[in-house]
Amino acid sequence: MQKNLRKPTLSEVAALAGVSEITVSRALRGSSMVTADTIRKVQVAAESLGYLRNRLAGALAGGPSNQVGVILPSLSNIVFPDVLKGLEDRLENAGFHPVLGISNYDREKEEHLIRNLLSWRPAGLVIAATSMTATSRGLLAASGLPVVEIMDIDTPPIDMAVGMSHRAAGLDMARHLIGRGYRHLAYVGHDIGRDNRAMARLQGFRSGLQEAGLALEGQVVLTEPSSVALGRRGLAQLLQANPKQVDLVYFSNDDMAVGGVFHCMAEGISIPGQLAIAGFNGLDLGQSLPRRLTTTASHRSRIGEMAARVILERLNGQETVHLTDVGFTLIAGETA
Amino acid sequence: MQKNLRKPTLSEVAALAGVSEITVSRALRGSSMVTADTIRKVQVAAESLGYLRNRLAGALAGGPSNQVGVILPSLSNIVFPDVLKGLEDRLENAGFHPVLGISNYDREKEEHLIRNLLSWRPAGLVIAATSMTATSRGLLAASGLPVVEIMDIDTPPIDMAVGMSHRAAGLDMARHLIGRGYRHLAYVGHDIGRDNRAMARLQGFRSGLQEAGLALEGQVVLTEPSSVALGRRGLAQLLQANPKQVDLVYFSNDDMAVGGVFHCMAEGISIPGQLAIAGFNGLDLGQSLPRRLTTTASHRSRIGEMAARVILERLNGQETVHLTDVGFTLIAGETA
DNA sequence: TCACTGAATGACAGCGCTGTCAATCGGTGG
DNA sequence: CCACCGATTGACAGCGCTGTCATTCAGTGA
Repeated sequence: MQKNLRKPTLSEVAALAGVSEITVSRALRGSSMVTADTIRKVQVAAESLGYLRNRLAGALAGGPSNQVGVILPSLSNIVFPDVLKGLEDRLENAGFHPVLGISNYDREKEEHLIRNLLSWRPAGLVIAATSMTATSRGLLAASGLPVVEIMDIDTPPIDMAVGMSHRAAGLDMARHLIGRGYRHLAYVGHDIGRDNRAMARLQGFRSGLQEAGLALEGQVVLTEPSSVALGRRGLAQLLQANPKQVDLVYFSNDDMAVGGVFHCMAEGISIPGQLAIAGFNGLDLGQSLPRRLTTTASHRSRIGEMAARVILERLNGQETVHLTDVGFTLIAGETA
Repeated sequence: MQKNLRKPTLSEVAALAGVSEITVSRALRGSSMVTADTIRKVQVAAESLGYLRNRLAGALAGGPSNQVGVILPSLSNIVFPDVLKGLEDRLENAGFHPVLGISNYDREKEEHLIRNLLSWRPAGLVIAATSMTATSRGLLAASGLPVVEIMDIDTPPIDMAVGMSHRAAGLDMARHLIGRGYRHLAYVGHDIGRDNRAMARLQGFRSGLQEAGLALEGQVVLTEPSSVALGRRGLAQLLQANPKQVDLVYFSNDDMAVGGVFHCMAEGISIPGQLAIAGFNGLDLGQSLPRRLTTTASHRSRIGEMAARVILERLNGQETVHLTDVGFTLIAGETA
């Protein structure tokens, strides 16, 4: 592994091909103003030297950047990887790359990431924001770049937003469950105070109960990040504190809900007879349970895809919509 | 969202602070050769202008890059996000960012990604490789950068490798199960021919059987990517073809195995009495089942962390080990 | 034949920053 | 008082590429 292998530059390729640097540049970028013959000559020269374009220099000289900053709060469950997958897929197709930062639901770290990513002069930024600091918002607004806030459309975006209303999803589920006859509802959640979207769902859920003259009859919100194990523990804790009266538990998401299902299996509690369970996300996992989980499908990879799409459109000079609602789909499963 | 907001440059900050550009550069990078007083002046000026360093120019001028290319085959299950999480965490701490590419287990796309990422002149590259093309290997070798191949240490790396032996993990599990008295073993796998590591585990598993004079009594390898639903379907298919005689099924991973468990639950097959089940990965999910899944814990985020570590060490000029085995841990659960 | 045109190519000047080496300056010991 | 020194600061060139304007040249109609 040598260190001193200086990469060949445009001018070396140009010399070998017997043309000027700029012609090489154009030929290699597929400009229409170069003869097919010249292009061939240049390609041969470039290949024989093992030339590799330096995008750093290109971007500095005013060429376009093909990097897109992406800030996500976590990678601990499959939700954000799903989003990232949709995003990467579309970006990659257009020759762009995501540059990643994980904020860990920390506003300060988020601000730090924004600053860092912007300093690479990316073509755009996608952020699944925590509640941003004023400085963060200022940086994004001042950047002049296409900025997409994803997941959430409950608050007005700085530039563009792609997501769904978590409030509406919670409300929708509450109505559905009440329609099914449940009257004694409780909630088990995770990551108290950090996952705003889970909070928004709970808020919507509560409004739904209120509409029907009901209220939550029990609630356990744990501090850890969501996981199957945590859901299992959360339900155990809930049932210990509120024995008997609860007939349905709404979980903050599917991982948690599956944990709840496992708890019931282990304790011999019949679902939905003795206790009904509902989640959120519509993960493969929940739909493969012996009884399909009742939940709300969020269209995660679609969010990523649409985020890529609006950025690319904007870079293309097209007018873009500022708010894209990808919606959600209630899955009436067999657990509630 | 204006387009024409030209970002302030070093020279503007320098003018305002009444010092030279280079002094601003040094002050902002925390060089030791600048007076505390000057640093303060510069910071005030920079802040008042809303100056944001341009790393593109810096890296081109010979400064260090803080980008690390990362190529993963997929984000469809939690395995690679776990790795990415460990990696991002350590990189971020050192001020580095991953630039992501997803190869989708496609050699050509992988080569394309390598070329693209290298053209941004990153500080290093991390790749969870498919079987690379010769050109890919050549590009990496010629890059002169720290290159870490992750997941796998079964084949000699171009530069450095961090991972575990999947062959050994399969072998280990086979021995464990045979020790527990199982004699009629079968396999259910995913993504035939694309997931080399799953194949290596199966190969190791087979050697283990051979040692004991046994052979697989059944095998279903599906073509789709792994998922809980696929595992459930795979087991159904296996049992239909090989009724009765099988007493244990080794699944290609935990997602698949959990699908198998769900199938048994739905069909009233008792675990491990009628049928035992084993997986691979040690996911939270499997460990939260009513009966803890028997599986092999892979240390995924540790792989990411170690990959970041060896890259950072190398960049630091330290000698680095070329092969890091993070090992694995057999989890003797309650399903086998 | 000649001015004219459009296609292909090239010269030039930076993009914004950092490494390298030179300059400055207040103090220090002889 | 002077050569000398370490600590700061600065001048300069150039990283490798691309946008912007020339320039060249073969073909065209008058």
